[in-house]
Amino acid sequence: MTEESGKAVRIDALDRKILRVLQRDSGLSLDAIAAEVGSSKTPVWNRIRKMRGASVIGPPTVIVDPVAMGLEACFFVLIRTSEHEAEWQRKFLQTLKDRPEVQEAHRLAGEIDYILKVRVANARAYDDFYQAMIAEVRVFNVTALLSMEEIKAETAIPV
Amino acid sequence: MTEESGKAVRIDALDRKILRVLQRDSGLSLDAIAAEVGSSKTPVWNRIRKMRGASVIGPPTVIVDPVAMGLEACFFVLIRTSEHEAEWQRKFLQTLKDRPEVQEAHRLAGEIDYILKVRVANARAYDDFYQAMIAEVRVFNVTALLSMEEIKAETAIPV
DNA sequence: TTTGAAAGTGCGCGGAC
DNA sequence: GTCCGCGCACTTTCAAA
Repeated sequence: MTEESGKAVRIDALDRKILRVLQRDSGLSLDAIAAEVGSSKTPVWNRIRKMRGASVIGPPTVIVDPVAMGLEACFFVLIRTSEHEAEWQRKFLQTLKDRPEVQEAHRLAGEIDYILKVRVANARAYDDFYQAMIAEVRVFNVTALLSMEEIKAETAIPV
Repeated sequence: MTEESGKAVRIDALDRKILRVLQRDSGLSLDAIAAEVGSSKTPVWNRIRKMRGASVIGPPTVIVDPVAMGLEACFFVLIRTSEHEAEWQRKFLQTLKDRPEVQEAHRLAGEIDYILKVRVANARAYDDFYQAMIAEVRVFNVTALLSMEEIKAETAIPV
């Protein structure tokens, strides 16, 4: 039988060290990781499997430079709505999930209901997105904040 | 001699296919990737090396579930400042880069000068961060938006 | 540019401690 | 639980087309 999945797991200090290394570079060999965290191959490998099974970590991935791919504009979109019915929300969430230019979407506490992070080629492409969105769902107020400079973009979390 | 690094590169349709696969799972074997994009081992490998050399893609990494690590609170912080001297900005940017709880930081166009995405254990931990930040640099106005629900969190960009 | 094959490396899994 | 060592699969290279 394989690993229990989705189970909560205890993460100890060694697990955290391993996660720090993996977040920096998941392409390192088990030996290299083991040396860095002061352990050895098998325990490191078992712990990585354990954390994968518990979905503490996802599959390895690579971060692609958006600018190199021509996505030079980044907007943060603040949304207020007057509609709070379940059906409206379901449709709105589906719209967000279907649109690949929406990199992040959060439902907020307070005056502003939602915030989105949207990555597009240029201002024109953002407007296309905006028009498509308001055509699908009714929103009360939308404010777009244009990023002039990406000061920091960290996928790693402090563990 | 090894690859030219930092050079701008032409990204064609096959490169894009490879990037899509790598963003989903960079742990696949070259054979598996090649099969999926309809090519074969060596060309795929050469293109990956080319894109790594040009920094189109970074090192492989792993996304860690913040909640599993006890980071259950996420804030978007909108900052307005009255200070725009170079020295103030240098210090402010350094503060942001030094703080691991700051996952993203952008300088904005318009009324709001900066937006941060901050991940912490709880509201108390956010206040610690907030107090530490305003102790270091003078800011005019700070609004914190608390995320109630992470609807979407995508590291992959549409290529 | 792609194909195919050859060699070296590292993974993933046995076992013993 | 951690350490050792083997077999196999994989990456990475280098010919040739």
